[in-house]
Amino acid sequence: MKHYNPTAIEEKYRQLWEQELVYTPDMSAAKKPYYNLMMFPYPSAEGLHVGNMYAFTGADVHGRFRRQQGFDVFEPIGLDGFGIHSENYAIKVGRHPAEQAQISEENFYRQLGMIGNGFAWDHRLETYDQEYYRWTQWLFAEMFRHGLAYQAEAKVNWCPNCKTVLADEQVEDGQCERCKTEVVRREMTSWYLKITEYADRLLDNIDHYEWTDAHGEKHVGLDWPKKVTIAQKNWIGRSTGLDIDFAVSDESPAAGETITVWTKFWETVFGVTYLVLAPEHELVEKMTTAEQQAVVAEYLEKAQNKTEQERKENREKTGVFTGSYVINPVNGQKVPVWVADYVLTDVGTGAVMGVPAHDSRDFEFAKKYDFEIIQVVAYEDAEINAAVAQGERSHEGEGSLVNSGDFSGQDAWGAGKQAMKDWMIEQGFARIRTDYHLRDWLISRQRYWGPPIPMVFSEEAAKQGIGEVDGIPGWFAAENDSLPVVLPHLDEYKPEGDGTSPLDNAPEDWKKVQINHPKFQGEGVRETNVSDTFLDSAWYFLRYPALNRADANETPFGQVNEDPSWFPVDAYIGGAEHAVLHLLYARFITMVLYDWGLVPFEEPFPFLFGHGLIIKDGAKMSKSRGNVVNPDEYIQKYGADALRTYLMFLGPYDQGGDFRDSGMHAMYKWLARVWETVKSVSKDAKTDADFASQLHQTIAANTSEMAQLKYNTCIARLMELVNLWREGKSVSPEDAVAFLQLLAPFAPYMTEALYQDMSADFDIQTSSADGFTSIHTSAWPAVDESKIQTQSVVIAVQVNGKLRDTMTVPTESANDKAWLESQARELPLVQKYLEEGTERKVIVVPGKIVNFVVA
RNA sequence: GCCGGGGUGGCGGAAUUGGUAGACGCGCGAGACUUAAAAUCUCGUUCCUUCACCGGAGUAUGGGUUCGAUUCCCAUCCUCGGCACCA
Repeated sequence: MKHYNPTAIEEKYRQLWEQELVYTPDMSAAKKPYYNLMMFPYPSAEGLHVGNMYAFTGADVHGRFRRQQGFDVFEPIGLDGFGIHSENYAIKVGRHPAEQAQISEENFYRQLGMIGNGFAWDHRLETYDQEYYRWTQWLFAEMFRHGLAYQAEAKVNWCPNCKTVLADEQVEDGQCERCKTEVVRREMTSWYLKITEYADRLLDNIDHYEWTDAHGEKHVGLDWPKKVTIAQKNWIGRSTGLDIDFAVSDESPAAGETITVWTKFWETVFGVTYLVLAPEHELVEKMTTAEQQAVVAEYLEKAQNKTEQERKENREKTGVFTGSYVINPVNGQKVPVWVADYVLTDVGTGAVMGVPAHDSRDFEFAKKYDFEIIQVVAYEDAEINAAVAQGERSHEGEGSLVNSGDFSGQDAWGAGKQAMKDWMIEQGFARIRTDYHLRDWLISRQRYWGPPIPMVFSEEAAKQGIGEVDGIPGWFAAENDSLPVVLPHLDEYKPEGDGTSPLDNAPEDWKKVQINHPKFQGEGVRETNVSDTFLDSAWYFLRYPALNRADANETPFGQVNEDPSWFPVDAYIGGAEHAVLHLLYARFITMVLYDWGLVPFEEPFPFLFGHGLIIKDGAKMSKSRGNVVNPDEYIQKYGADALRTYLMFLGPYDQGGDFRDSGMHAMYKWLARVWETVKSVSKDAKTDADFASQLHQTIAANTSEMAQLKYNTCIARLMELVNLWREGKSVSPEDAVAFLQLLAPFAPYMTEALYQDMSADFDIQTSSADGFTSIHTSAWPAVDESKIQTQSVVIAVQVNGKLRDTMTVPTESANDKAWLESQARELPLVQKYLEEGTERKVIVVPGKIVNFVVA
């Protein structure tokens, strides 16, 4: 083919690659297995958008680079097609989710085929496939049997639009992560997974996990983007404080009870002038005196009806007096107990000690309701100290204790804090306790399109106090051989919004089950909630290698404990928006499986790369803005290679960038130019020395930067090389091939076509036995140091640090300081300055610069 | 409020451990080819001054360290992202 014609070559090589199994590693005999994984898409729209393509291309470029480096790269793809996003889309277009899934599946795979990724096509999975979700259900059942799944009635986040409950992680800014609807609090019974039991390990592994990468290099701590690890650390939110007991005073109706507060700032305990309980605190009712009954009841009612939004918007603190008092254990002071909704049940103990002098919220509350303000830390800054002393402001900071009994005079954050802690613990009214922000994972969804939670409930067994797991009467998990619990086809699948589940309308023969457990035999009814989509995706990477194995139906995972092992995932590439969702859940599930002895590693993704976001014309892509880029159009017009290369060029891969049609078009032109240039190579050509030099410098630089996924500069360097080439340099077919090999990860189709043509024209390639060797399995070029020209070096000549001239010197002289100085001195542009001023000093950096310091 | 990225030409973005700022690309300008346009090719393109050379300024702002700072330190401003009444 004479001219670059992407349409023709892309179709041809897509078929040939598939036929020749170029991207299908031998799963059971690979010598250097490399699991290159990208976050699988959820089909919740017409098709892939350019953001997906950006993610997948960058991941694929990495896989191709590793493949050329000799690794057996396994790059699977699938669809996260179960779940609320796909269901909502189906509702929107008015199709049944199962029907829409088939349509989406076909379309997504068609598009995924076009983008030129080296996918292992025979290892596809879809989370709604029964062969997949039977194992999702198995996982839930096993978690139940191991005491890691439980049911509880609690205030939960309810999305009125999606008509289901959500996990804490799926609430952003008080809004539903999917549909941005205001979330409301609602009391419901739901299933939870005990992720909190793993809080410490999830946190500690981030910095301390020991692992070895595919190159045999040892690492301590996850190799993850910093922002993602910080987000996880904050989300887990471990902090150590003190539980301090305040006894309820004798006059109170709750006399004899104790209220425990949790605080990190126990050194201010002598400054406590009141206590506040969260409205949901268990002792609120008991603490309320007869006179305060009406006021408190009204307040609780109001607090309960506040939405998240109202709580956010109206930050002014309100509260009411319970009528009761408690005794401050450190000094015997009697302090009033109030109820206020600025205290949250989920944090600490749901009860807070009020220290208005040293906490801004307490200060605000104290000013409003006129509590005493006692300074217990004195500050060096006189102005601040005076203001705090006069009750004009609060302050938190290092200082010395005052008004604090025997501790007065000591450091507030040093020895004094330590001593006070020891004393309180010794006295028996305080204990060290670690508090976490992380809550258990709420997994129930009152929706249709998901795996039914594989649980069966028997009223009869519950009455008798019998359950499969002690302490959870009435509940039995589906036996392994009865899985999957198939999601029945329902014509009426839409959520009701009243807290019931669409599966409540399933046929009786689906709902009624015979329980056949050693502990209990009899009738039961199925749980009708389905599980959260994020459970589907929390383990999918473990399933890919198992597909196509003879034992795929007997075991959820493949080659976890076998040789070669494809685990853990060598490179995981995806968006950072999953920091506290998918990436946390997947770690949790993997740790659980590790504890059960089913996988030999605790961390699924030791290396994670977070790609940036593609925007269009300076703004985030959205339908309402009308700036959504559909990759299909561009592939049709310019070919997948041009789109891929352009996407990788428009900015650093971890930062994303701005998509522009003009840049897209320019990249197409560049590839066409590359085509012409490579085609112009003649058989007997020898490579000019300066081109060879730059080629090998490019190989060296790109080998290092490809490994760091710095794609934009790699492409820039290839452009420079082509620019030099087009100045009329002579290039040998072998060196032209080396160039193509460097470009191959970005433009797989075009480089393959040129490589095959050159192979035929010049016979420069050793054919494999079956007659086809792809450029993508050819070796990444090696650097030949001897080709890099080092005869001369350019030395910068400065006067007072300002560049005045440069000189080209032979390399062997570049380290001769005295010679460099004398040469520089001869330069007319330098002499001018030397004559004008007084020379003070000369700095010579061998091989770099000569700098004259002149007064 | 706290934590984390960032602020470099008209634009997207380059610059090993402090050592020639602006690679590469877009856009723009001029030219070649063409009856003309498109496409393609060539040259130029940080700003100011200049016919040109030379020169001056310049990496958000102000200061500091240094022979030399986009890079290190201090302060300030702006911006994007995460978390947030976390006791």
